[in-house]
Amino acid sequence: MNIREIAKMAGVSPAAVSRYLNNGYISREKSDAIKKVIDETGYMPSHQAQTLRTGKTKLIGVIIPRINSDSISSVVAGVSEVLTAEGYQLILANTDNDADKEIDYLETFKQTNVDGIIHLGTIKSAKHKKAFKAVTTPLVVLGQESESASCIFHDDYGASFSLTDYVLSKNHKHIAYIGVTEKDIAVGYMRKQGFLDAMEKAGLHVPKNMLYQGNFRMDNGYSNAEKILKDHPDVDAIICATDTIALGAIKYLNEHHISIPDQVGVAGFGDSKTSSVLSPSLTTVHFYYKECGIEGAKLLLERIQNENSSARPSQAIKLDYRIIENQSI
Amino acid sequence: MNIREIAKMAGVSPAAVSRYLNNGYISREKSDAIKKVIDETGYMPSHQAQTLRTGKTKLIGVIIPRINSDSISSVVAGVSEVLTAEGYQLILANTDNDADKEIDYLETFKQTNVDGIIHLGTIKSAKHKKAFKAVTTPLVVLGQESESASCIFHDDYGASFSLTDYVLSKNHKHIAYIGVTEKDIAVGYMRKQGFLDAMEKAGLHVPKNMLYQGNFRMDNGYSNAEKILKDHPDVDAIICATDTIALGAIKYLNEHHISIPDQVGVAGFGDSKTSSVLSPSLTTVHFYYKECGIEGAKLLLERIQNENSSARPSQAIKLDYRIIENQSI
DNA sequence: TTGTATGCGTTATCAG
DNA sequence: CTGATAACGCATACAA
Repeated sequence: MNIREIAKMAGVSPAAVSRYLNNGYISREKSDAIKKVIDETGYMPSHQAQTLRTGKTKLIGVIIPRINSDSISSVVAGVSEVLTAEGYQLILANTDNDADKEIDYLETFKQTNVDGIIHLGTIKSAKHKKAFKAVTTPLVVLGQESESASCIFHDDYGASFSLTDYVLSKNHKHIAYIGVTEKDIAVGYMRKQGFLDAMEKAGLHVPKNMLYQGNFRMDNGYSNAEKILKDHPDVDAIICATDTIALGAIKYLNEHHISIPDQVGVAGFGDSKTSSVLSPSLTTVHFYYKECGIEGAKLLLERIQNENSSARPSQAIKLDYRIIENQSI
Repeated sequence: MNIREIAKMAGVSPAAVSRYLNNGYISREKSDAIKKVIDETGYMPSHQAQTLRTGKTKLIGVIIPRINSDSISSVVAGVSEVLTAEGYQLILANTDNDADKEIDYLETFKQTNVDGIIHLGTIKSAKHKKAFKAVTTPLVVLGQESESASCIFHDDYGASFSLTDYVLSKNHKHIAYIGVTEKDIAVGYMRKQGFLDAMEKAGLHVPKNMLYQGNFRMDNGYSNAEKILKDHPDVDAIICATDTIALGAIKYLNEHHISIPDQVGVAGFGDSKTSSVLSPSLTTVHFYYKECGIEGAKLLLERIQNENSSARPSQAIKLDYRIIENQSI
């Protein structure tokens, strides 16, 4: 069933049908005839042919480091909400934390000719910067500051600084930190730096051996909590770069009957669903993940629509945060 | 940069380049010349034109009720793993638990001409059955038994029966149940029925007012736990249709200093990441979500490749489960 | 307002 | 093995 058959059935030209479907530059009479035929046949124009002709795919590529994460799925939910309402479809590219795959997907998207790309940023290597700079498709980076593209990110540094301040105010002084690779600027570097600077400001020196590091999973928190308690029996709080890591630390503490927060306090980042369920509930930081997705999608739409405008100053938007004062500190 | 330019530069015909890219039915000499030009120019054939010509989009539509869920994202991770390895891309369609949107997306996918559809099933209305029966695209249903399509699902009934048996064996006798709508056959009906039958077998009658119901979120568990304790002060265990619901119940119990499992035991389904972190850890059921995604994707691939074979007996595969005996019971 | 004709970039057919 | 050519289904410039 194609546009020509419809045209024949309605007694008009294919161009008329096309116009009916698009601009609507057509007389009432023919319009009615076409409508009737389309209703009867259930005809739908071939997306593929439209795409070849117009160069627009109505497809948006979304690159994410993993799918199974509270924060990431919230961002994607926000993105999805805005873009599907505008008739776009999302192609999900899951890199499984393999940074090289990001570049592969970028290539794939170039070929698929997506109309825009949303990139949930993680690490930034030189290779990445180069690859992303070479992209001509409208691109918005989420969760990381980027100088080469429009981006929306969280105030990771400020959040970490405030959270540390809060922990200190609750009379924890020997604080260990479990982070992730600093190649992840937002989660790895900024959160660690906020912690260090807040400690510094309080006149507390943090020795290097109070800083631990690992992956994004629970076992990072679990195994490093074990190390921390072995290395530093006097530790009275652990700040973890994510709630998931904090969950691992809590698991270790629970299993070894170390009471939270009396013996050791724990704090995380992300305000995951779970944090409020735990007993004691987890002190954490709320970031506006869904809003990040929503705003990112709007920004992308704007860039797609003004693609012709040669002047394209990329925007950078920093989102706020909120400390969730629960019982684990 | 298109195939004709490449052909001209390599001194061959467009057809030769096309063959080079596909069957490779070409002489060594020309092949080398073409390879050289392609390497130099970085030419990539237009996916859109290929798609128009061949009718294959290399796109798979994935319909899910929500993205922000442990179990669903695990299934999608499995699907993604298999299909991206085969050069397919996933279009994610998030219905936000709006069953009508499933039908809309089905329509959209028809238009986008996806090569296959994965449907994480939820409820089955007559309208749904009709819509899904009318689909000619290869389709695999995951998480629900389906008579009209190939499907992979979990043994929800058996799991619930076993779990209830286990709870009973731990000397809980006054057990309340918090479920979800029975329109969701797998999670709503089967799990409830397994519970009821196991109770029956133990000679315990379950009065209707021990059966509660709500949505898929934590607040269902929270508010119904409250009701349960008001209505039935003698209750000594609550079985919840999902871990998320169980988390809500636990939250209520913790907040009201009702000890788990001494006063009230709690059990869930899904073996979510969180379940092992809680203290006491949550007794639950492990389902093979990722495996479900992997097997589902393989099944879909098979159906896509044998699309011509007129005989297409749809398969139904029931997956196993495993009771996770933790401390909350 | 309408219809004709052309081309988007590729692949399949068919004759060499 | 190779190349010319005709589709795939649509949207648009242009002529009417």
